[in-house]
Amino acid sequence: MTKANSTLEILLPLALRHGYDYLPPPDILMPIRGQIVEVPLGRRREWGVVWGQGQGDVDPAKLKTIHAIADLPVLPVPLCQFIDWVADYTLAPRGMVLKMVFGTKAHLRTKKARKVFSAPRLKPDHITPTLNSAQQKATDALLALQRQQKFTVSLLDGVTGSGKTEVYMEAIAETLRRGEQALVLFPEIAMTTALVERFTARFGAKPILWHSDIGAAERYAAWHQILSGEASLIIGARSALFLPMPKLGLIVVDEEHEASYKQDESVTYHARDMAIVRAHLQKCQIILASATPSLETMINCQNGKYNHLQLPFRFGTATLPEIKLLDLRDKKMRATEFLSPELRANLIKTHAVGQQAMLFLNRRGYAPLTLCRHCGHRMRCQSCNSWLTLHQSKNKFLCHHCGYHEPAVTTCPACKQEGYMAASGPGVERLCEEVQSFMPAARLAMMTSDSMASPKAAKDLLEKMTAGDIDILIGTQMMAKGFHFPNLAFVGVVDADFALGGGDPRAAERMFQLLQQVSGRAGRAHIEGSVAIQTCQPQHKVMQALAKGDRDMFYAAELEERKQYRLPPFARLAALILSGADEVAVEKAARKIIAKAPKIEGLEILGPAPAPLSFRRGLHRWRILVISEKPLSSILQNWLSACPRPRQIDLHIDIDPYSFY
DNA sequence: AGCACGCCGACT
DNA sequence: GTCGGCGTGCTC
Repeated sequence: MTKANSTLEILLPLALRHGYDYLPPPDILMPIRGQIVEVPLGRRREWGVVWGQGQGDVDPAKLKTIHAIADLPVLPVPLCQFIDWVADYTLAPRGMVLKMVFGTKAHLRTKKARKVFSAPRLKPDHITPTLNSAQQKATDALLALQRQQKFTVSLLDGVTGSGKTEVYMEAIAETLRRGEQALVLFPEIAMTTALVERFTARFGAKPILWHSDIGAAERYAAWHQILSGEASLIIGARSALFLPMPKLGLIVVDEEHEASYKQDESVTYHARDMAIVRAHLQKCQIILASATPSLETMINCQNGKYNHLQLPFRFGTATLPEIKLLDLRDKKMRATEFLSPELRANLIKTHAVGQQAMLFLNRRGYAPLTLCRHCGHRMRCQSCNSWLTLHQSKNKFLCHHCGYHEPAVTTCPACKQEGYMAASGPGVERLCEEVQSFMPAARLAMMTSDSMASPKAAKDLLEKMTAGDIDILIGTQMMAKGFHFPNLAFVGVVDADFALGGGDPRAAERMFQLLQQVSGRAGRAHIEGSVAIQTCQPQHKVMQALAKGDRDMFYAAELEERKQYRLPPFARLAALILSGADEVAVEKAARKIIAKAPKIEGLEILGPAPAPLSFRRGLHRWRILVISEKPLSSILQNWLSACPRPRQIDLHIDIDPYSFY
């Protein structure tokens, strides 16, 4: 008979809700919680973490003994609590969250050969920055909070170019002085050489970088430096939030409003929200920075939960651009043209005085739809219910939802008629063509995820733009990200209506943030900037707030609407997505779940219905939306555990969904 | 995540 | 006859 408490629960980095029970190693000291150990599993060995006492309900004959204790520091207690918290909140198996902490098995495998790495020491006072009065005031507030050594949330709210980075760098400096670790999260970090250089210049040595493009050797070294506490400053994408930082003293989430902080695959978590939880468990300060804060963050400032620190002015002499709305409804434009006479005139004028312009359209490729004017056939994806986008630069039709592509054709695949295939709607490639038609001498370049795919291509493009070798940059939201082009005077938004009116409760907010960010590209140095926005809905609150430069007006109106319709941040959402190859089976599984829905006051269930993208990557998808006043995790846990479903049907639980495809 | 087990098609 | 495809299920 095994005593219930003589075993240890070992959490393994596998898709398991709980750890497995193991006997402690015979002749070694009893391992403690957070200790990394190697255990036998089946006929292999696996690294895991001591999670606590064993359950004690396992057949003693099955019990195996811990094989070895890793020669590594113990995972910090607040990190173990964080793993539990994230798993409970997202309904992900605990083991999958641990897997994110481990990063890759390679970090643990080569235990004997593990080299000793030493991280360069960062100097908190390498340079003494010059701050303006608003920056100094915000810095003083952050430093005062940082010295309290407790959980506090601050929003660093400042327009593009107001110098937020310099301010939070001072909070980082204070963290370094105390010998603690600072973590800075960015939404996209792949092309941030300029950013790393700023940190290196400020602290006299390179910070640790953490994102998906980091090579195995560098990643391995970084992980061990972080766990040993040697690495003091970590700059990373959302996955860096799960790094084992034993001396974590500060978290910064830059561009906190960015939707790319939400992970939709595997464990679905929002890195900004989880960062706040980690700071809470760690009892440390967290700083959110943005020029266009999320509504969630704004309401927490309004009700006093967060410290609201504002940087109202642009650094130096730069001013904010004037924004003008161009009502597309009174323009008589051809179906093959997308730039109104006013927008064209603006481009020509800007070019004539030797300044740069930018055209923003959130559509990659040449045209979002190609159809046959003879038989009406439309080019569509075989694995998704979506149109194929024509990419002229690649001479291909591409599906933007899966990897599917096929060669571009001029003969209709359905009726075999030649010369009837017609592009419908604009893409950035088509805009290039249009601009070139009336400005043949202008030098154009495209900036999209396609043209920024390789770091070298991205660097070349940015250098050309900064050097003035490009007159007009035409691109997608890729352009909205904090690039600084000193000679950029005019920004044209080709279609500001693209996302409004869908089923996404955050569509207006996202649109406002995106257009504000795009607009912020104009007039960043000594040039006065201007912005023109083409829209069919000039009365929409997003457009009105942009034109008036009145951010508060937008937030107030949007908050009122969210409150009225019980949407976030006034209610909690969860999306249950069922998918499978057999459409009938998917629907059946969805209806089974609905049949077992709990009756709880304040809990609203919408659906089941085919998901907005009801067929994707060869799988049929049905969706159930859950809206609740109370936290959803435990409700869903109880509800769904009573809903068995066939193996062929996948259930994806998305807590706080941001994607409504 | 591995790794075995198991139940059907084509090969030394 | 058996080699091997990958669906299904288990690992304390």
